[in-house]
Amino acid sequence: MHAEITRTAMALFVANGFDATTVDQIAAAAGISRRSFFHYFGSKEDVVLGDTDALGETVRAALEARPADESAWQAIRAAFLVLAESQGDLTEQLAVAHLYHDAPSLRARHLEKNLRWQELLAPDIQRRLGAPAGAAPDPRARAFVAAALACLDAAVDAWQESGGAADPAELFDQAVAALRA
Amino acid sequence: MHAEITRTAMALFVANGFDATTVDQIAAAAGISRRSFFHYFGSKEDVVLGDTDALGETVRAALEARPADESAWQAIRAAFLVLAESQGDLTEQLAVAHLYHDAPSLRARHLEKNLRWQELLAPDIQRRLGAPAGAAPDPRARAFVAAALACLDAAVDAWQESGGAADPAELFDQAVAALRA
DNA sequence: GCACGCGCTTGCACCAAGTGCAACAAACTT
DNA sequence: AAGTTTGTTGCACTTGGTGCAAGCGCGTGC
Repeated sequence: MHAEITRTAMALFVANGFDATTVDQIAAAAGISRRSFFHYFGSKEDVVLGDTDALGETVRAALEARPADESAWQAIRAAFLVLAESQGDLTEQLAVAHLYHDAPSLRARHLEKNLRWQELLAPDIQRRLGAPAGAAPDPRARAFVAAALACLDAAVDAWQESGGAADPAELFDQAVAALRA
Repeated sequence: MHAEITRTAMALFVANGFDATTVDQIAAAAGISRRSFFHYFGSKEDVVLGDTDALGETVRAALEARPADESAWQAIRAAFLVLAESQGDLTEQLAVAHLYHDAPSLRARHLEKNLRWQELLAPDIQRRLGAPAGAAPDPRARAFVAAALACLDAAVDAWQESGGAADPAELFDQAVAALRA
């Protein structure tokens, strides 16, 4: 059911745009009531964003599984690679990335997701930056994770604009190199 | 009038919280109609965020006024310093920063503001990263600006949590150093 | 077979943000 | 004095989102 609604909604989104598609239209097209839609999804944006909390946990687990002596950049790069694997359909991902361009509310939710990921990943990064275990939250770790996510977003964006031709990992590395030069 | 509404609304926000304060309450407290509120502000969030576009233009102007041979990090650091001057009341700034913590919609708008700033500042940074004038938009410049804004946000956040005691510029430098180490 | 409980679905009423439109009043111009 | 602008307002409407309670199918125990 969840998947069925998602499929129906995504078709409408790419056809009419995200903002121009109302929840009533989605519900009607999926053959359910408007109320039931909100039973499955907390908001319209959730259809596109999926379960970002679970994905964030996956990234966190991947990050913490990296060797303890690995540098922060190396570790977070490796952790981000699990995202490439977990994203299934390539053309669908391109469609999602395209929706972001003209849907402010969608971008906003995506950025909020990034904020939650920040809090999730910051503790491990803080350790890798040399802080003792159990130290107070350090703004430098937050800034680091936010910057890494910014590089990731820029890489994904450029990958989408290349139509899937460019290598996301390489784009990410280039972005990171620009910061550190 | 603009300022009058802002004062009234901010008082309600700090008293009841941002989400719990309705536009009707603000309008009633300010002695105007609900419709007139939306004549002055496009949204409830705009009351708190102020005119971010104008502020972004100020930063852009400051950035482009820096010497052409200055490095990207040096130039953007200097440009951000004009923000510290343009923010007037210190205690009010602390109150605003506090509102962010429990108002998701507010955070989201703030992040959208950052996105617009990204587009505003990226061209100049791209030049400073070595791209020829008139080149196609480079994701590295976008990533760079986003990372710089992340450092800025982290610095402001840490400054707010210190109660205004810490030096924002120093916090910013520390965040940048963590990225580049 | 039948009542009972459980979970999913739905309709309904409601709230709050935001927009478009037209009316209205006061001030200002010619 | 007539006309024009400008600010303000009321009203109706759209959309996202929530709370509540009724209904409905369905399997279980008696």
